[in-house]
Amino acid sequence: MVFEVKGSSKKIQVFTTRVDTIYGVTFLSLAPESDLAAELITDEHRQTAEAYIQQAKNRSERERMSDVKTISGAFTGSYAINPFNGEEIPVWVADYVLAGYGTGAVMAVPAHDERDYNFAKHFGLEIRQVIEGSMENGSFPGKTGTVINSGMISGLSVKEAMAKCIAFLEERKIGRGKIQYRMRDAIFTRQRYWGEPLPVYFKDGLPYLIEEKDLPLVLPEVDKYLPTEDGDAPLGRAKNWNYQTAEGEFPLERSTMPGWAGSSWYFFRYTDPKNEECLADKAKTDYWGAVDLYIGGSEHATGHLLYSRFWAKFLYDIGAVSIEEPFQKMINQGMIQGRSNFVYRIKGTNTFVSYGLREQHDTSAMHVDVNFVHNDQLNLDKFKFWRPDLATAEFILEEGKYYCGAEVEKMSKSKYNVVNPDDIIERYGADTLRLYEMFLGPLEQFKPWNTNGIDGVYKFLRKVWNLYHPANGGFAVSDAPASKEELKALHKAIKKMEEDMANYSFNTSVSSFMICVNELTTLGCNKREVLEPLAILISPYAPHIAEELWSLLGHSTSITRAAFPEFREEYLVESNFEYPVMINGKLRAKLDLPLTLTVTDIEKAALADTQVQKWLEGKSPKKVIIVPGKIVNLVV
RNA sequence: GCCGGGAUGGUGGAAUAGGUAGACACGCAAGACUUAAAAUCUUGUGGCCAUAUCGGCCGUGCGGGUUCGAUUCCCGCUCCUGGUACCA
Repeated sequence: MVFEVKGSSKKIQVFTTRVDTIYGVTFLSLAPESDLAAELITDEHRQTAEAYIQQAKNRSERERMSDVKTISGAFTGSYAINPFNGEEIPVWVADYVLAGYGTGAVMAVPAHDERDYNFAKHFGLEIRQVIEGSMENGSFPGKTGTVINSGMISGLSVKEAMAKCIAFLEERKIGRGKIQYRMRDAIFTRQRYWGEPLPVYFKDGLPYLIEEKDLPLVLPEVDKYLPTEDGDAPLGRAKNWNYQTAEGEFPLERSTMPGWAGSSWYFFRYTDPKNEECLADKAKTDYWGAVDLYIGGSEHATGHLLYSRFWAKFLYDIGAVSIEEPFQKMINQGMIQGRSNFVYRIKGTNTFVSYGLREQHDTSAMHVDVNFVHNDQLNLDKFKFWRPDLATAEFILEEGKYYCGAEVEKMSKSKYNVVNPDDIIERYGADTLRLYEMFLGPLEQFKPWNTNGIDGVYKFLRKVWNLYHPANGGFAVSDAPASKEELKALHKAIKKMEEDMANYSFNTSVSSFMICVNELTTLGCNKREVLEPLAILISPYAPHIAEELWSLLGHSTSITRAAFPEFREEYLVESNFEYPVMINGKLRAKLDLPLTLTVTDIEKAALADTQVQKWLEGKSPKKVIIVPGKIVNLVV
C-alpha cells in the first residue's frame, strides 16, 4: 500500500501482512539503503539522520542480522499520511528494516509486532493497541481476535478486517492484495572439484555451450582437489582445461555443478543407466514409475525434495518422462540427536565460568567437544590442549570442578557432539548396533543418542545364537518335526513382522523376535523347521549373524535370496479365550471360556460366576454388553 | 511469528475400525552359581492404602464432553521439542 508524504509529492510504498492493524500504525521505518530515506530527510534533521545512514551502511547485512539486540534509528523529519484516517505519522530510518525484503519500508505497529515494539519503546514512540488482548508482555502478534479502536474496521475479526482493508485500498487504487512467495535465487555452481563440469566455454568473455558431440565433458586430472594458490576453483589446476573449436582453443568454465544437479533425477536414470541417447528410455521410466517410498530427514523438504520435484516437473513438461510427482510416499525418519556440552566464556576475556556460576558474569556460551567432558565435568587439560587460543584459558570453578551446560540438539561437527559408533561396533558388533537403533523407538521419532539399553539387544542376539548351538556351544539342529507350541511361537512372530513391516514399525518387530526367542528357548527348540524361518525373519535386522546361521544350516546361497516364510493362521487358532468381565467399567473378574460359545451362553456363564455375583450383590444387571472374543461388560 | 512433532512407570517404549494400560527391554531389588568380582540364571518391580492374605482406591500433561467402556474420539488449555525467520 502507498502512503503519501506530507508537503511532498513523494510516496512511500509499504509491504505488510497485517493490514488489519493499520489503525495501530504510529510510525513508518525505512531501510537505511533506500534512496527514499535520503530524500525525505529535512534540513533540521540532516546531520543526525545522514550520520546514522552512513553508520548503518557500513555494517554488513550479516552483522546487522546477528546483532538483533541493539536498537538504532533516526528520525527523518518527514511525516507520512495514513490513508485510512488521514493521520500524520513520523518517518524513521532504522536498520532493522532490510532493503532486500518487500519494499524496504515498514508500517510500524508497535502494539502487534515485537521489533516495532522494541523500537517504539526505545525511542519513546506511541504504542496503540488495535487488537483485543493483553499487553502485559509487550506486543502480541497473534493473528486472531477482534479489531478495536480502528474506525471502519472496529469490531471485525482480524480476517474480516484484512479483507475490508484490501478492498478499501484497491478501490482507491492505493494498494492491492498480494500473495508473497518466499523465493530465493539459487546458485548453480560450486568451486569444488567433485561435481559435474559445466559444458560451457568462454570466448571474448562471453559464455558458449560446447557442442553436443563433445559431451560428456569429463573432469580433468588435477594434482590436488583443492583451490589454486591464487584462490581459483580446483579445475584451475588442470593443465589443459580448454575447449577446441574451429576458431581456436578457449578456456572452459572452472566451476562444477552442485550435488543436487545429479541427485535430482538419478531415480529416472537408474531405470536405464547405459542409455547413450537420452536421460532414460521413456518406456522404461513409464514401466518403473515413481519412487514408491522416500525415506529421508525432514531437512530434505527444502533441499533434495524441492529440487528433485522441480526436476521431475520440468522433465514432465518437456515430455521426457510421464511422471509428474517423483515420490509416491515419504517418511521423515527421526534424527538421532547428540547431547552437546557448553562452556561459558566471560566476554572479552579468556576466562571460563562453570555452569552454576555463569549468571554472575556477562558470558557467551561456546560448544565444547563432548569427548573432553564426562558426566558434564570438563577435563581442563584436554580443553586447554584443544586449540592454541585456549592454552592460556583460566577457569572459575564450582567446588573445584568445571561443570558444563548441556543441550540436546542435532549431531554436527560444528557442535562437537558427534558420537562415533565405531566404539559400539568394536564392543558389541555391527548387528547389535543396527538392532539397537531399530529397537530404540518409532522410525519417525527424534531422540538423543543413549546406549543405556544396548545390553538387552546384545543378550538377545546371544540367545538367538544359542538356539542353534544348544549343547557346549556346538552347532546342532534337529530335523524332527516341530511341536505345536514351537510353530505357534514362530508364526506369531511371522505375523507380527509382516504387519510391522507394512507400518515401518521396526521397534515392535524386534520385541516380537525377543518374545519368540524367549519362548523357543524355554521350549528348548532346535528344530530346523522353526530355526530356518527364524533366521530369515531376523536377517533384515541382524544380517551378519543371520547369514552366518544360514550358512551353518547348510545353505550355499545368501540368506538375502531366501523366500520370506509363509504365515499360517492355523497355528495360532485358539479354542478358548479369557474374557475380562467389567462391572460398571471396572475389571472385576476373568472367565476362561470356549470361543464357540454364543452371546447368550457367555452371559449365562458370566452371571453364574461367584466373583461376578459378589459385585452384583443379588441385583440383575441393567445392561449387558458382550463382544465375542473381546469383553464382557455389565452395568448395574 | 509461521510450519511440523510430541507428553504413558525410575528410563526407552507397547497398546488407537474405542474393549484387560504398562508388551519388550533397560535400570533397580532379592536370590542362585563363585574364594571374590564380572558374566550368566531365577524371582519381583506404576503409585497409594491394606490385618501386606482375600483385596481396595488412584493412574496415560491439565480441564471439560461423548460412551456401557476413552491412552485412543470431540472441545478448550499447558508445557516440551524440531525446522525456519530482524520476512514487516
